Amino acid sequence: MNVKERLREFEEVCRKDGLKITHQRLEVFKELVNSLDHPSVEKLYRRLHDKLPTISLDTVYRTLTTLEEHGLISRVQTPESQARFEGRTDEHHHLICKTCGKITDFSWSLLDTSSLPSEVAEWGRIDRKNITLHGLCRECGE
Amino acid sequence: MNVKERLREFEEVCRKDGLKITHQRLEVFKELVNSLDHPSVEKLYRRLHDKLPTISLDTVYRTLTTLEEHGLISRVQTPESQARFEGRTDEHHHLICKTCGKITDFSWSLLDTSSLPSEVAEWGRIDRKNITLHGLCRECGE
DNA sequence: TATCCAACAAAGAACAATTCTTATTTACGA
DNA sequence: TCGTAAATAAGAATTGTTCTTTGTTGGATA
Repeated sequence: MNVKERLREFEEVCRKDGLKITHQRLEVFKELVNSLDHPSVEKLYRRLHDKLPTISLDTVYRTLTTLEEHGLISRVQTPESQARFEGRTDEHHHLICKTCGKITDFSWSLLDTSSLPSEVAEWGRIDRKNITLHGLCRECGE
Repeated sequence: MNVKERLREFEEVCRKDGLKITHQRLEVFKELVNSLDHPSVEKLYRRLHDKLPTISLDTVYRTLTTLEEHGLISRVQTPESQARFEGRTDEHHHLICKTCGKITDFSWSLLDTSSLPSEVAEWGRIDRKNITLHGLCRECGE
């Protein structure tokens, strides 16, 4: 899905779920969709300052939470204390470098297509099947 | 590995890494190894109070961090703001219920044994291959 | 078993990330 | 265009965690 399609999706979800399409919401969404580095809230806030000098950090937090709740963006699980987000919502996985902290997307079709262990099926219903692998990236050595 | 073996491992690592085997350290380790519910620091602190009425919360935090750094315990990745720990360090995965927050261990041999996508091999070296699946457990309803 | 130093308790301050409060503004359906 | 509920900005408050300091304890080594 390209950016234009994502924006149409954004408007559609907002209309359907009764969310007002405010300037701030739209810009936060666009900025995140165009960010490929899984930014933290603080980082996104700094980037947005150019276009929206009066936007508050709280609004960025609130907006990201709202967009996540409505399935328009995703929260990435990291060992850091800061939350990190991404514009993608399709099935994919993450590599996190323990040294530089950089997050890289990857696909693993074998995993996406194979069924979960019966143990899991008995446990309940799974919503998300995101995998995070931790290690050391090439740039950070060995 | 049973509890007795874990205690031997604890002593060995402490000796090797120059960590003193203090009463507090030993009790924190034992309490966590015997806890199967991936407790938070606060929860572990409360449990330890019975045996060690004077232990401080700060010591529990410090000790858990130390034990994790030396590979004796693990930190569990959750969407909550509180850190949660577990005594196990062998390869296994987690199910987290979005309603009750309960964390359940599970195994997935397919994942443990199948080789990673080439994309990942090019990225760098993988240390941990832990999966966290989010969903709704049976007790919390359909 | 004497000695030394890492580890500890206590109590508070500091800290970082996030959320709440309040007053004001804005989107959007009537 | 108007009224209203939703969303916002600004800053205060909260939460979880770490740090600082001071005085104490108790493991480990010799």
